[in-house]
Amino acid sequence: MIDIKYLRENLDEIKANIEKRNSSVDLSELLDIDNRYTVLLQEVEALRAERNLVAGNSKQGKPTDEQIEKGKKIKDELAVKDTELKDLDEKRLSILRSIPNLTHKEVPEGKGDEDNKEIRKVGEPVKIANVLDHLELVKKHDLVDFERGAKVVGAKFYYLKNKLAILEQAVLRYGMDFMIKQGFEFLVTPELAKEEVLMGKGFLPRGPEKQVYYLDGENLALIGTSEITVLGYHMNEVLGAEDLPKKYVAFSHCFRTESGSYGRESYGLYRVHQFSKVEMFAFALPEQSEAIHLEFLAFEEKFWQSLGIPYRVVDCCTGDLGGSDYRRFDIEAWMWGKNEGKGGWGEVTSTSNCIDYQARGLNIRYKSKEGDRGYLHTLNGTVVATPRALIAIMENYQQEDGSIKIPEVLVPYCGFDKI
RNA sequence: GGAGAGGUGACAGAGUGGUCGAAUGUGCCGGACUCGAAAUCCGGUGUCGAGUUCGCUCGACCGUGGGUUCGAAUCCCACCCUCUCCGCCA
Repeated sequence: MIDIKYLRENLDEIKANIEKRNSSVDLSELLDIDNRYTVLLQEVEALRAERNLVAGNSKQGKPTDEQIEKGKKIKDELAVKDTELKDLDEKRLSILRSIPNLTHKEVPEGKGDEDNKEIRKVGEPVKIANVLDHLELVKKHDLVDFERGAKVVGAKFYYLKNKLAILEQAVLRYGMDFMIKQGFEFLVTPELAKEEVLMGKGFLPRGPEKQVYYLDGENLALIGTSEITVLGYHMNEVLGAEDLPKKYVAFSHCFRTESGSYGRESYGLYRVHQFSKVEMFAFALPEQSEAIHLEFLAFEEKFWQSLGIPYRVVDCCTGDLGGSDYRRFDIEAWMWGKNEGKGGWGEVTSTSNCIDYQARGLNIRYKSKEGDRGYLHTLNGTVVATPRALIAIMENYQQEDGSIKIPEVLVPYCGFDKI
């Protein structure tokens, strides 16, 4: 969440930013509540001071009847105001949480993903005769069972089978090794998290567009990304500035309800309820975050280049940024199945700098030996997520004879070189 | 899942209703001593919030949330977590 003090002092900027970000938050209501909160807080604190004074006087011995009477009166008054104060605080926080992060000055303005700015293209799609999309390929080689996925769980669940299941493990493991070599600390995280941690990430709580699966009767949800559990790893902690940045690579399965998505965009394995992901994450000092964000993008590009998949990098526009993003770059891989088989770009990674937005929500701070302190910056980035990576591999590596070549770097991990 | 013990500052560890934000020790920071270091001695050392004449003042925090009381680290209730034993188990 954003800093309420900053909001008070930069109202016009925040207002303009909310608009740019395709969001709508009633700031006048927030300011009204905030004012009332501040006034009430001072009243409550004054009452408490009085109460403490009265009680303190009694320490000399038995309190007089007069003191007890006065104390009782204060207690009653305090009870009413305390409740009101708590109520105002909750309202104020819930509005505050719905305000999107500040926006990096270079982020292109736009309404949706069609306005994202292409930064560069790398690699050339190889065109072959009779190109198949991934759904045709998996059918041909018996690599995915959607029907039984639906029977056992529901629509958009699936079983990976045979060599594709092995390829999945291979590309995930390759991704982990790739980042471990860069010195990232490797975490396999829990796949459930408490609601407070989810909210800190910027997920709206149980709103109308529920993005996560909640567990019945528990204050827990399945994670939509390991970003949540890695972020939560250091919640309510103060990290030494000399230990920063801390860089993690995490593996987890991810679960998303994907309510509201349909049609061609969710075709086949492209948008599913459960997937696997290798994710980078960094906790950094404010002055480090921008460079690390570019470094994350560079790692992602290096990884996808090593797989030999054509891609483009886009700078996400204001309207397409998530609530906690300050700036985001996506890598979109070439996929022949897009655009009715004519081919197109499909998002395979995403890296965001969230500056202090998430850290403030989850109370993650830094402290230096010199006495500097503050909320630290958080960054995340996908290394590889399956099955989307599998779509990109299958569709780009299919051969004239209908077989699928395995990218060279993955052959040692697979133990075979074609499907 | 059952039985028991326990959760206090960076750490260890006192504190069972009233000058307790919390003794003491360790650590850490500064100073003295020393050629330098160790040892010793002296002083300092939590976080967040509100106000401020920027000296401070006030409020909150002893696992979390409620309750009792004029007053709670201390009493009561619920929950969470840790440890020991038993059961179950990949």
